[in-house]
Amino acid sequence: MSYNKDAAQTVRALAAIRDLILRGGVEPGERLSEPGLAEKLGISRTPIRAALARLEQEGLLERVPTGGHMPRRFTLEEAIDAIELRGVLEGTAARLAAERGVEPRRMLAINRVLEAIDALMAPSPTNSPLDHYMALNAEFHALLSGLSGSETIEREIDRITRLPFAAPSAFLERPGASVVPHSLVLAQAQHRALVEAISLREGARAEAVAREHARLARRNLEQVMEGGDEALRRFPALALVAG
Amino acid sequence: MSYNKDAAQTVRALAAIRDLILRGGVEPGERLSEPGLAEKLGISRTPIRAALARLEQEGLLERVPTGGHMPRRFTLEEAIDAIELRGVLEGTAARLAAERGVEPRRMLAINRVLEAIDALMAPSPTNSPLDHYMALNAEFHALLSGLSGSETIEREIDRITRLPFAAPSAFLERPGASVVPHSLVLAQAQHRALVEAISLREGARAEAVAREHARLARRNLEQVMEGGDEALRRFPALALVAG
DNA sequence: CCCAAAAGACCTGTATACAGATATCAAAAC
DNA sequence: GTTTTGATATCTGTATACAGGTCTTTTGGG
Repeated sequence: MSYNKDAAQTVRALAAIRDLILRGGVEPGERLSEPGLAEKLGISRTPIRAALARLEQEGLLERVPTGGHMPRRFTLEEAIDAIELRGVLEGTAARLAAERGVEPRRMLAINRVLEAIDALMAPSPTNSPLDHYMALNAEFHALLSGLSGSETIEREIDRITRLPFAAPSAFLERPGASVVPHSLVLAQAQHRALVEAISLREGARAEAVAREHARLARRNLEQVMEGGDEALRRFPALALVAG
Repeated sequence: MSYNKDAAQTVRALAAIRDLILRGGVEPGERLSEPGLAEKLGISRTPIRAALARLEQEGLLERVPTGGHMPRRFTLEEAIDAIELRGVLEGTAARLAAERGVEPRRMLAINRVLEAIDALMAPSPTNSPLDHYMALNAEFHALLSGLSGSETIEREIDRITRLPFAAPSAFLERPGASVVPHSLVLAQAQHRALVEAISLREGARAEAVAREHARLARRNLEQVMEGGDEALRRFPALALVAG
């Protein structure tokens, strides 16, 4: 296991430490000790170090002035800005897609996702479809970010989306029984408007709708922030946002 | 020299390798050998490796599938998208600044830069003020990115700006004699409009002007790309953009 | 003269050793 | 009881060793 094999140890360390941070396995402000992680994960310090450096670039860690890394704590304002930024970036992807045109294949793919979400939201006796919705929603946003054909844009969206509270499906309210929450209905309407605007080459509309769509996520965050400890239990990513 | 001292070796390696890439010291596509760099810089492989990983995150390097790193080559389209993205991000910073308001101290600082640029552009017998202009222009853009008060936005602008061809002062035409090029006059007018819009809390205008301002950089790039080898000599950063 | 195969040089990814600096804790001084 | 100080344990940043792939070149065969 050397030379490449996709740097197996580093990848493993990266995933493990990221999970540790997101699942609240470490207190923000507490320095992550490299030997400690190395022993806990059964990996040597070198890949651990590489993973820490990368997580710092991702924004999940920050350097301790005196050396080493610690989990980054976000203010509510920063979290909101990250969501706003996602809206701006997705809006840009949508606008460019409208202006430059989209390969039919991609439009087909994203339309299929829209259909699938519609199907999911039709009244049905099946049990909570939220997990499925979240997956489809994530796929919709992934496809959207690719519609512009610009890898640069796609990369930036991917970056900001990696902040857990800025992800498209971050704080979806769990629906009571089999009732579809209003916000999901609204979200899907925005999805459709977005795709329609791109099809019609209406760049400004596409951009505006994408931004407004991100406002849903912001409202969800603000609402969830009210929830105190119970919300924190349902959404561990909240631990990153200082209350 | 250990524990911290700002990771002296890593910082040194980072700067040295970045310079090597930007000054065209390495051919794109040619793999950078860690032992080679280590010997050339007199630094061990560990800090070299850290620097390479970071430059990969910055987008200046890409991984070779079989292992290692090589300088990334950008297409013209990617370069254009990066500039467009800078416009979008600066536009967002400007809009948020207008919407949320700006501390007077910051407005004062950016206004001082505007005055300095005006002074520079007044007819004068002194020799080429371009270097000075570039410094002031960079400062203007740095201050602008901070006006929103959002560190998240600021970070992203900083990131995209680190791509040499997307930087605000990337491809300014060298003025003949002491004649101020038209594009600089136009740019400064846009600077003023931008700051005025923010002062008047006109968010949409501020955003639009910032985007249009980035178009100047795009035009400069496209123009310079015509220039062939001679342009490549004047702007080494062009080597990163495939012709 | 060209091509294939094998050997050797070289490289990456990982583990570990080491030195200097920092954090911690206990004992002593006030 | 509080604060200072010293000793110890621990950590980070750096260098280096090592194992297993990869690239290059040379050699042998056609």
